[in-house]
Amino acid sequence: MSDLIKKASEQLNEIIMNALGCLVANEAVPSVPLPAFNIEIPADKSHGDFATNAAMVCARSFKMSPRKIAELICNEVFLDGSLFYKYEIAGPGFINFFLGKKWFSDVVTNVLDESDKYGRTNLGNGKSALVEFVSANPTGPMHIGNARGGAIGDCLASVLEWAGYRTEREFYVNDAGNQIEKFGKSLSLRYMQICSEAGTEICKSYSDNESVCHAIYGEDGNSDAFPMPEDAYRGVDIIEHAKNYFDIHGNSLQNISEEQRRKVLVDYALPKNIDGLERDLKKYRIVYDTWFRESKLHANGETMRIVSKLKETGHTYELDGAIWFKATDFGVDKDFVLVRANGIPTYVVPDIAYHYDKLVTRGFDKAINVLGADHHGYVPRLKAALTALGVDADKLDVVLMQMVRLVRNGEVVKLSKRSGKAITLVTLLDEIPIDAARFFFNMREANSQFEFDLDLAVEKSSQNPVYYVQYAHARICSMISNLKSENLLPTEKADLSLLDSERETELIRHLAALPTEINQAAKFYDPAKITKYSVELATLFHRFYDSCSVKNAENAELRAARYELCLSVKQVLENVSRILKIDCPDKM
RNA sequence: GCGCCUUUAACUCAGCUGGAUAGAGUAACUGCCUUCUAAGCAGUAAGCCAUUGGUUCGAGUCCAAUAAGGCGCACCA
Repeated sequence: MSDLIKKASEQLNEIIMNALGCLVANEAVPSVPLPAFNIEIPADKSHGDFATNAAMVCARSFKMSPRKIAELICNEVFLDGSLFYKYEIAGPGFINFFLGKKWFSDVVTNVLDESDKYGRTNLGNGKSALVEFVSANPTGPMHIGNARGGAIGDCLASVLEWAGYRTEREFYVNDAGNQIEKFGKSLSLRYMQICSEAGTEICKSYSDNESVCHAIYGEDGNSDAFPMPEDAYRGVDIIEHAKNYFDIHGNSLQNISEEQRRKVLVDYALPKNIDGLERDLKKYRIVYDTWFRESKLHANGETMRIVSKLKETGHTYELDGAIWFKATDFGVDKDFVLVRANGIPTYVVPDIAYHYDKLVTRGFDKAINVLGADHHGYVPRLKAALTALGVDADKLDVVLMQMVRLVRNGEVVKLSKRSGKAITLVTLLDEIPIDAARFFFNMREANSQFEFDLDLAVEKSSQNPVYYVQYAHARICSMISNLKSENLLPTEKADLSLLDSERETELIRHLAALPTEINQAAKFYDPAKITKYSVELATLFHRFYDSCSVKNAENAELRAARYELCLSVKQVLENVSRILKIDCPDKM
């Protein structure tokens, strides 16, 4: 749980505060409120390991030049016994500080001591966080957007775990409401088509079910022989369900009421779909703590209870027979309908009930939803309703994802939901390795449009960042086994202060940055920081590898030190891979 | 029409909430394997940070306006 960057930065802060305090006490500077200053890590290493702008921010209040103030501060800076060995005044008035050797050896020791826990922080302080992601409609297969949401949500949950939150993963199953009605309607239509004369003909002319289903599907799921209305699901999966039911039970549903037929078919197909979601996501290495069903909210009366509660708050009214929520009272641009004139609540009500359940009933400190950007307008509405219910809506955070564009052969792959020919999660994973999918979807910040290069993801070469990172790990493993077979494995604790070349120190600095990086990723809900970190770590390792031989080090002491450095890099690569849930192969 | 997001190298994107000479990866070009994995490394070239104003010691970063693109604005989910 130690973060040596934080430790150094805090120590430096204290040193500077003390120096400023002395200046004020000695009346070397005017006694005015001190402006806030920063301690930052310069991009350019020749500017030190840390730098402060203290002298510059004080320029105005002290009515002195930044460089003059910097000199005064430096007169009161004492580095004896600190982690730093040197400071200098540079540029417009920065004071740069350089870390001593001990800090660098401490980093390596620290990684090896904390091993598979290195990188964990207590930013979350044990607070509970519920990450809801994917929550795909159970009426059909998952699409490419769900694939992105899955990778981001799952890694975000890992990141939060590592940042000290008690984290749970949840899938919200929309197993009730309008889309289930639509599902039933579509199944029933397809079933009746299969039972029809034309359907029987098709069934006879093909031996396998797949061909039958595709024949009925036709070009766009709406052929002349088997038409489907605009408001029905046309996908092949619907036909498959109907056909499978037909194969088992024949045309027994043909002559019962439409309502009954729909119910039977939904009861048959829905559990299969939900199991399918679970199975496919598991293949994608996503395992949920909870599958929360919308139907539960209806069954226990929670949905209608929410309506009554909102009525009690006085923020509802009736218009044209419907019950409206006065969202405008909470700064939302438009009011919205809670209960339609036909008495059926709109989708928002169970959603409100669901989030009420998360934050109040189950009492999570944070609820985080990973949603497609097309839902952004809905977020303020949900928050408004929660606020009306007395819930602290700031506990709900939404990560919006922009759309994914698939690119193959340099061209955008057109996606059409309606035709049912969209690329599904399953077909994507058939095409590209799981590691690549998980890694690629986490390479970009959620809120940026994302181009997924299918050719690159299957590429087993240097161009593929996943392999680049994994290759670093494999190289270390191979190096270790080489040392072992040549009896060169160091037996004693190394003197890590020997690691002082630029290649070595830049690598160590990056090892030290993991806790900071995890905190940043958790704070901004941005797991892409972790993939970037891992690529950077691999880069620095490859550079080190190229110029600092372990086996052929100048002497045994240096070999031992480098060996330990490699072990720590290996450890960090493994920890990062665990967060991303990608493999760390020993050989490639 | 209103709201949200985006705009940085030829392409895909970073830029640590305002710091020093704006960075990676691809693609292009040049080098480096009798020595721990060349799935690697080093180097060259590539920029009006969309435009215009403002805020201050200092702006890719903050504010305003404009332009282009994406997405929302249902008694659909």
